[in-house]
Amino acid sequence: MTAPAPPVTLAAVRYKKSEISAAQIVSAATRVLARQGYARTSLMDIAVEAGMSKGAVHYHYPTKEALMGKVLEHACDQVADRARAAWSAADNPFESVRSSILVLWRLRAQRTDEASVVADLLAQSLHDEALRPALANYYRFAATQLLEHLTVQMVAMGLRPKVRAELMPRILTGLLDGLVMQHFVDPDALTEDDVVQAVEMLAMGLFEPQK
Amino acid sequence: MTAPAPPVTLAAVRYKKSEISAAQIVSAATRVLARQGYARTSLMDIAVEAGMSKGAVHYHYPTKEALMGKVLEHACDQVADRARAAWSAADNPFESVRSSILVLWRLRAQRTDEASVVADLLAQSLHDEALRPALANYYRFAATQLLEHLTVQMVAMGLRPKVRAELMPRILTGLLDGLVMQHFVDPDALTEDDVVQAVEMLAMGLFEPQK
Amino acid sequence: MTAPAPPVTLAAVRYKKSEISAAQIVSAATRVLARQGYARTSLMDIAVEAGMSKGAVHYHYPTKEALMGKVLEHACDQVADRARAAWSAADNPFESVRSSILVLWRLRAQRTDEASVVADLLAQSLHDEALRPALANYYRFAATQLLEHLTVQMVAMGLRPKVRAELMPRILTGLLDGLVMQHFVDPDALTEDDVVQAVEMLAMGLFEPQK
Amino acid sequence: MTAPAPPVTLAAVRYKKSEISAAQIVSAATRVLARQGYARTSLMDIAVEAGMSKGAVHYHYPTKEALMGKVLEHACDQVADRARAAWSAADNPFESVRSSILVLWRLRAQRTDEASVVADLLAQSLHDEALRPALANYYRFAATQLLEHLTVQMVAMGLRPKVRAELMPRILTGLLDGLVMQHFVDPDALTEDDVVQAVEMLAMGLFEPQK
DNA sequence: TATGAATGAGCCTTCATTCAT
DNA sequence: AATGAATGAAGGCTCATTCAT
Repeated sequence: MTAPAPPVTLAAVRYKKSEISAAQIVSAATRVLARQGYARTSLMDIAVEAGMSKGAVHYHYPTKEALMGKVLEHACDQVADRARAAWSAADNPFESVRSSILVLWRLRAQRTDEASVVADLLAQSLHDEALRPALANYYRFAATQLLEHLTVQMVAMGLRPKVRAELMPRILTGLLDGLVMQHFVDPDALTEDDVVQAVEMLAMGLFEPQK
Repeated sequence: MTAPAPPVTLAAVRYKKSEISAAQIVSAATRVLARQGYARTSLMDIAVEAGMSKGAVHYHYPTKEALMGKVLEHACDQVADRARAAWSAADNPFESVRSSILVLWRLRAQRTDEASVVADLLAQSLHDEALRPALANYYRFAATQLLEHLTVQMVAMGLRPKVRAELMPRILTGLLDGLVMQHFVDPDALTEDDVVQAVEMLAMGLFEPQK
Repeated sequence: MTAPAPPVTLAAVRYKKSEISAAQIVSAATRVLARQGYARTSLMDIAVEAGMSKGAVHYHYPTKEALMGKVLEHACDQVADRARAAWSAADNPFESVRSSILVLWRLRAQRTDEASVVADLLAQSLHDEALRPALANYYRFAATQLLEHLTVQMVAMGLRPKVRAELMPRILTGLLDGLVMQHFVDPDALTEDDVVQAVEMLAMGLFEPQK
Repeated sequence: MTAPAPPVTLAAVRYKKSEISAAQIVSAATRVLARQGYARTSLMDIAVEAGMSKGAVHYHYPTKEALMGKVLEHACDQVADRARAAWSAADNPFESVRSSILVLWRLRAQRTDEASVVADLLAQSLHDEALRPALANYYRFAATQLLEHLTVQMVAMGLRPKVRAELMPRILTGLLDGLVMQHFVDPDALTEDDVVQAVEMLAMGLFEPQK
């Protein structure tokens, strides 16, 4: 006769189940938030999308704010991850920069759920301090990442930055973020080519030939 | 012989009174909205700030949406007006461009009530189509204005644009808008000088010496 | 130079104007009430239908209740008037009774504005005592009228009533009123012929051959 | 061997609780509606009468309309049930018919809460289509029931109907409904005996001696 | 771990009424 | 005689949150 399965397993399973549910809620919340926006999203909407009861949502996240925090964090991570993939290696540095810019733009312009959520909660953060750290972190990370990759490419092109290093990616990110809002409100104002051209010019302006 | 007293009829007085009240409501709404954000602003808050009853607010603006529309319109106008003042004449075109950029930046970074409202409703517009036309109009106007003034200065500096004319102001505006969000979330990331430098570089990149 | 028009005239005009406006309001209220029902009718609706301001309605009728009272009174009068016309003379008493019943039925089934109002306010009167006198009066009048005309015809047919006189018209009216509600809720349940047949049978049952 | 205890699961208990609450709300609504009428009844009144919060009422019935629908349905059922009891067996068919008519009349004249509600919502149904099906159903049922019982008695009395079968109960119901309104508005106009006499005469008129 | 029931504060809106003009 | 402005009390409804189970 074999011994009964160790209780450790049960506990582990339960633990896992909880984690899975929590993740499902965050993912459901992301979808709903992207669809309806913060102001129009209720916990009920999220519970329904997650296929759970309202009570379950509160079990995992005690307040709406807490959930939103997690959602934002997760969305930032996702966007950052996807941005990281933009900088895949390429032989030609010119081509590499251009295609990377294009990817970064599309990441914003195509409005994935996560990008929408970041934009939406960014606005909320104007009046909800609790959301700001996650966003600051996001920008910081995006800057770092951009810095690492872009500098490498530019140096490979025989250029060196004219501004202090940390500033450069902030500027590029800012330009992309600013343009995407205009693009959304008035899609005819900017084509994809316009954006790439603009960012390239800015990038060029930020570097100068290496002595 | 003197002209007769202006015909201030009763109707005119009443009409004026209504207009004043309506304007007071918009101005109160702007203040509250800037302070609390769209999602946390109720018509009650606005009524209290305006020193009126909730009923009075609804008398002048039948729905919250209608009021928000007017508030946005008004805020856009205000911001545009203030931006117009940024381009005061100056002898030295270099100095003029630099100081204008500074004004445009401060207009955003100082977060006047109107600028806050525009930023907030811009995010709302992601999920509320009714708000978009006013914003599109705002951007269009801002672009036109920037175009007129900046081009004059740059040409005076012996430069000419490298991109199609309508695109240039969109890019500059986008950069400023994008940077201000980062500045807000993480004020230490960017100094005023950083921004001016960035915008100048972008501006320079967008022009080339005249043949 | 002729003397100015006597002020009596002006007063008369003004007086008349007031009366006309008051009547317009009642007539507008009747239309709106018939269309929307008591519970869904606001004074604003009535004012708009009457082409006046809300204030004007209150000028003529201090409260909503007061106006409803007048509306009910007027509607009752109108219905009674139309019912009176039902009893136009006819040579053949059999034919006369039948055609009169038909008219009385159609008066109800066709749902003129006035008939709708009476039905609607009748229900309101269950919880609003102020409305009852007008309705009691209406029924009393209808009974009297029916009594006068019907009895004449029946006697001409060599019949005399088996129940006390005042009761008979109450019964006939009751039957018609009751049937019309069923007809409204479920139009297929009763044809016009059904109704006429029913009322005739009832009428016959209420009379017996004169000795 | 005894059967096992019934599986009163937690879910079952909760489900039952919900059902009870829902029923309490309908019953409270019936009382309030009978007392105040549709137009003057708010969900707050109902919640207070039910000893619950407004939120609880909305939890069980999402809108006022939905609740009213259920209330009407329930009231119709109750009235129909009570009417069914009117036709208890009796040896003497004459006596049976008379006493049944009396019961049917009193059901209306005594204004039980349910009867009031049916009358009130009947009027509302003039302007609210959603209420009509329940009422049509009610009339249809009342007609069927009357038909079954009355015909039996009349045939036992050696009589047979002169009109098509489905029509007869409609006519009797209509008469009773119509008379009760007059009775309510002007109680002195009709005595109980008057009504019984009237209905009997009508009933007699609708039948003829069997060949 | 998860649910269903219930709460209560708050929201947008409607509306009869008042009042200065 | 009539109007437009303003009020304030409800009204129906939403929603984050609590809690027993």
